[in-house]
Amino acid sequence: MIEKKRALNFLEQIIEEDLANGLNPDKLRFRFPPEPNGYLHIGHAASICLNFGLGLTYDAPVNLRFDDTNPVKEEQEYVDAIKEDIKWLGFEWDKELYSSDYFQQLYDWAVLLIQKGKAYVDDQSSEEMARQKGTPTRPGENSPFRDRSVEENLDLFERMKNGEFDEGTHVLRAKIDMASPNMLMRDPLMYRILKKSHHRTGETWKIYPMYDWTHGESDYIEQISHSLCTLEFKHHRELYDWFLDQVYSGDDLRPKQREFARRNLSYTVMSKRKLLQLVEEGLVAGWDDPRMPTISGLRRRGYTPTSIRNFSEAAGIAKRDNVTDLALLEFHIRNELNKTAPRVMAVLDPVKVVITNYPDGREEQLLAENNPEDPDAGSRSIPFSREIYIERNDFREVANKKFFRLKLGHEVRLKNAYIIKANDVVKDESGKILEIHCTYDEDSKSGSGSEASMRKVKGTIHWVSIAHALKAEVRLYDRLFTHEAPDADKEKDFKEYINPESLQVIQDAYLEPSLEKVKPADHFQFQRLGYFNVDDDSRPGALVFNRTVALRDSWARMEQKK
RNA sequence: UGACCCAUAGUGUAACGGUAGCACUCCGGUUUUUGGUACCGUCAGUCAAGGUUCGAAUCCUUGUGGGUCAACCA
Repeated sequence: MIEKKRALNFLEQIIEEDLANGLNPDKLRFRFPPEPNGYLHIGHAASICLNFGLGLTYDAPVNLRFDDTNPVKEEQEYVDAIKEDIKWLGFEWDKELYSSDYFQQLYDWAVLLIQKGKAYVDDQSSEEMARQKGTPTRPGENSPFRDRSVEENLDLFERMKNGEFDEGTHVLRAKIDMASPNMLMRDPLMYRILKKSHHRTGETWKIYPMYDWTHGESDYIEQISHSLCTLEFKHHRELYDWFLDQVYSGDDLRPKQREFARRNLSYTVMSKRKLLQLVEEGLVAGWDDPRMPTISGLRRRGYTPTSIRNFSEAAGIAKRDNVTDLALLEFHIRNELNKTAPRVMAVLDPVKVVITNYPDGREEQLLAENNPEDPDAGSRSIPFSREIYIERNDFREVANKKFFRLKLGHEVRLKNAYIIKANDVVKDESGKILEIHCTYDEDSKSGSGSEASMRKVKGTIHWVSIAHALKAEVRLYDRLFTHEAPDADKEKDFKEYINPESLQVIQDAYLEPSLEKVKPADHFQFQRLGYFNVDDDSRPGALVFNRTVALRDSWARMEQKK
């Protein structure tokens, strides 16, 4: 049992209760059961963190079980991607298992059910069966095949298995209760004929078990103590238990299904179908587009495993529908990167500054701290010269006292360098500023200890030396949707809320030269701008950066309020 | 015209019959060679009405609101 150092979520409370009622802690076992038909997203991450987190908390094994009962939709590619994502999140599964491993056992048990008169073969079409099923408010009626003899059922089921019938001609159904208020109990399908090649069992099987028949029995085979799934499976629990009743021996562990609310995130969609739509319609570049809420998208965007795990922990787990604020995820990545990401200088929207009293041709190396939050991060040198770039929006010809940046006749500190004063601007015919002419205070060099270097100047801005700068591509990402719950409105298509400015590509950003040898997935803070990581598309000499998340920006907020 | 689930600051979650707390967001301030970080502070909540009880966010009833269920998907 866990000592009460933090509040337990309701699932942990259930486990504690089971333990208190005599469940042997060694019997605790969990599982994460994805269907390999798509990529994992942040919602899955919540489930992964929950199940593997319980494993860690209780020192219990957690199986990775691929729920691969539908060969029509499942592929090895997804199996591989899912495994990679879980490993990347930093979790280790006990056993890698597949529902398809249990096809024979499931078949044998189905035969048992037939023998007990609890299952029958139905020859009707799906339409006919749907008609007989009734509605939530009206009971269903029995199938004309419901009372077939055991012998006939056995024979037909075996022939289904042998591939003697076409798809759609026969199914095996559990004989439960066509009048049950729970639609799932109205003689649910256990098997359908599918003459498709399975990614693991190949052509061996012509019939495939349905989810409900498979899931609980798989939990039972694996002796999963707590089978945790999302709320929409609540109604399945009755059937889960019914199927278990048919095979439960009475003297081993009986799995227990419990349900929790899936994790939703604001400003995105989470359904596989909708994510697939975004990919297929080319609205994003792929499953790992940095705007996607997929694990692979978040990874490419620059999110770290720790930030995602901390987010999951902070968001918690409960039974009510929710839309968690994207700001919470952003908080956790900033929080981590603030401590770990080296600071560098990059200018994304350059304007040229000429320091007129700095000798032409001279250059010097200045010392820059790599991370003020990490004393062990050390320092590096950066080149300074007469001509530099600064951000265009860090200069105004005239501005009020609130503008802590460069303006005509006023001083500003160049980060890690000198204090400069703007004297003049050069413009083109249209009035666009081409150059800002400044003078520098030679005695104000950062870290020199001189009186001038200690002067308090209100603003400090970043810069790069033009002669030494690396040119790079920078991709600025923003939320994919403008609405916090894009799929909440049933009248509107979620794609209407796509943010047209979710990606802005800057072809000619300028970086300090220390970044020459960066590798994909390296993280940096571009000072005063945000956290950026090196994209997979990046090559030596053709660097590509993604903005993971911007820094908090109280200046931008002030400006916006005006 | 059913069954089941859910309802606590803007958001997400605690409190398990005994002082409604935490985090994020927002807002204000201090420090700062990042308008970042750190630190301090403010605002803000038990869906409603009854009932049980010395005492109710918690238990009961009713109502209201939201969600789920009628795939040979999982």
